[in-house]
Amino acid sequence: MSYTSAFPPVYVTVDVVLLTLRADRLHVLMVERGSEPWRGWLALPGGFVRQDEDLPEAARRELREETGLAVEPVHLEQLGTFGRPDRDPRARTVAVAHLAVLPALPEPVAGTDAAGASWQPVEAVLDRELPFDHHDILLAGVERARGKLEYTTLATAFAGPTFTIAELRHVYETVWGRPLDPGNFHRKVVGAPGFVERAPGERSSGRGRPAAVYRAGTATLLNPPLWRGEPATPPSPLADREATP
Amino acid sequence: MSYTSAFPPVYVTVDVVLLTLRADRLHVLMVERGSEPWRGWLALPGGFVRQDEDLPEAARRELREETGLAVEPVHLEQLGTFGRPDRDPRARTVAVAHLAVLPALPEPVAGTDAAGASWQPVEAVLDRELPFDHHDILLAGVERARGKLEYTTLATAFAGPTFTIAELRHVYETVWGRPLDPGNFHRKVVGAPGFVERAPGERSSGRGRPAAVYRAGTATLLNPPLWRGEPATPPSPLADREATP
DNA sequence: GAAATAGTGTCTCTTAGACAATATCAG
DNA sequence: CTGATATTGTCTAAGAGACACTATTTC
Repeated sequence: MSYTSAFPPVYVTVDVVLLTLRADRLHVLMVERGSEPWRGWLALPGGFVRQDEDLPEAARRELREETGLAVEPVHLEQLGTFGRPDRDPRARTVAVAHLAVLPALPEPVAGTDAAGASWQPVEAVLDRELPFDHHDILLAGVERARGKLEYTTLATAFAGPTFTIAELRHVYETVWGRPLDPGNFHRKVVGAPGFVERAPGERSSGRGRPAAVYRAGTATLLNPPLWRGEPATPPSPLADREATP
Repeated sequence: MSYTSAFPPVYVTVDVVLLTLRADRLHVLMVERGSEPWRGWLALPGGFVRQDEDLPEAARRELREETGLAVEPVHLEQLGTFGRPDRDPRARTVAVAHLAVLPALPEPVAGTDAAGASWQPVEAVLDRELPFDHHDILLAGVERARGKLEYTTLATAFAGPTFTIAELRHVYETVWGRPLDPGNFHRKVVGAPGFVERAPGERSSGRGRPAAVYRAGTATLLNPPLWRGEPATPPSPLADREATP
């Protein structure tokens, strides 16, 4: 193995599936492409890796640049690398896809770069055609998130810095698209060591008894998982299981 | 985003962690590097991706070329992509690491390319210094394999085309480094839908009652998993959980 | 008080793991 | 028969999920 022209260089990009919860639905951050091919189409944010940049670093930078997001994602992990030779008509490219998760932001995103960035409902986006292999990547991201709720504390990344148990349950119910028993959920979450810890104060959702406030604990892996197989209920359009603690 | 010199191309390699079981120990296929840097060191097999090659395809080709293996790996999945800017002193490279699993081969490998390929015990290799970030990659591969035994049928990839339940149990015991209860294991494996199916015949290990022969079933995910948390026994040097069905 | 949500108790059924009991083979 | 391994049974404790019940708030 040597660095001759026999081994053509490749353009390496970093693409990001940034998920969040808005209005009780799972949303993904999309940008409108400003150049050919696929000009004008909604696409996942991403761009080329720079010479002296690590992969996660590049992912964070792209999120900042292309979406004008000031906040750092609470969760960022590598999703997988997509390199079909025909994925980009212009040149041989390899995309290192990442999954990022953020709590719901008060306001839509102010795009600073190219065309603007916007939050889109995941289900709607998955129903469309997407540029390149972004459909595969988005699907992988959503499935990864769905799977990791089960056996990691990823759900807290969707919630704000503090949250009630009901809010956390809402995360699960929204991402999984299935209602959970409030009583059993409460007991399990509070009982799972390191998942959540009490924060001072209480919070009321308007009606009903105010709930205790929690923040994310130090654990990252849930052992045993919250739920293993789904307890025979409605089927979700996507499923399966992925990981990386 | 455009293809100008502002975005320098990168050399993309595919590296493979090929695991197998030999003599009751987990082994990994290593090659001896024939060129600088790290000439003469044991390294993971791998090489540059070609222009019109998909990633898994490249991984398979590298295994063939660099190790002279005639057989296709029973299991091949992407492990992750390693791209620290300083991982290769010669140029910016990004390595797409793969995990492959093969049943024990009757004979050591006949290297055809470069220096020779050889099976090395994983524990021993992890105790050494390795070229580039191959230590990280190997570690990720072993942890992924350990984790996936729990909730996928990966173990059958370590066994031959047919196997007894005890042989399959040996896979778990060796990879996890911990003894399992034969009775409970038998019941669970046979009871897990799609994990294994009867093959004709019986097989004797010399002593004792001959065992029924099985082959891999059609399932790929085990739901529920064989074991969740470890039942409080000796700690293994590596742990954690990874995935991709 | 009525309605709503938070949090706790209780019950039943399944499963995990420990370990005992058979079954079937080689000397 | 003895020893070894395969396979099946049995027992006990823990956990899951269903669901009833209490607590605390708004209207």
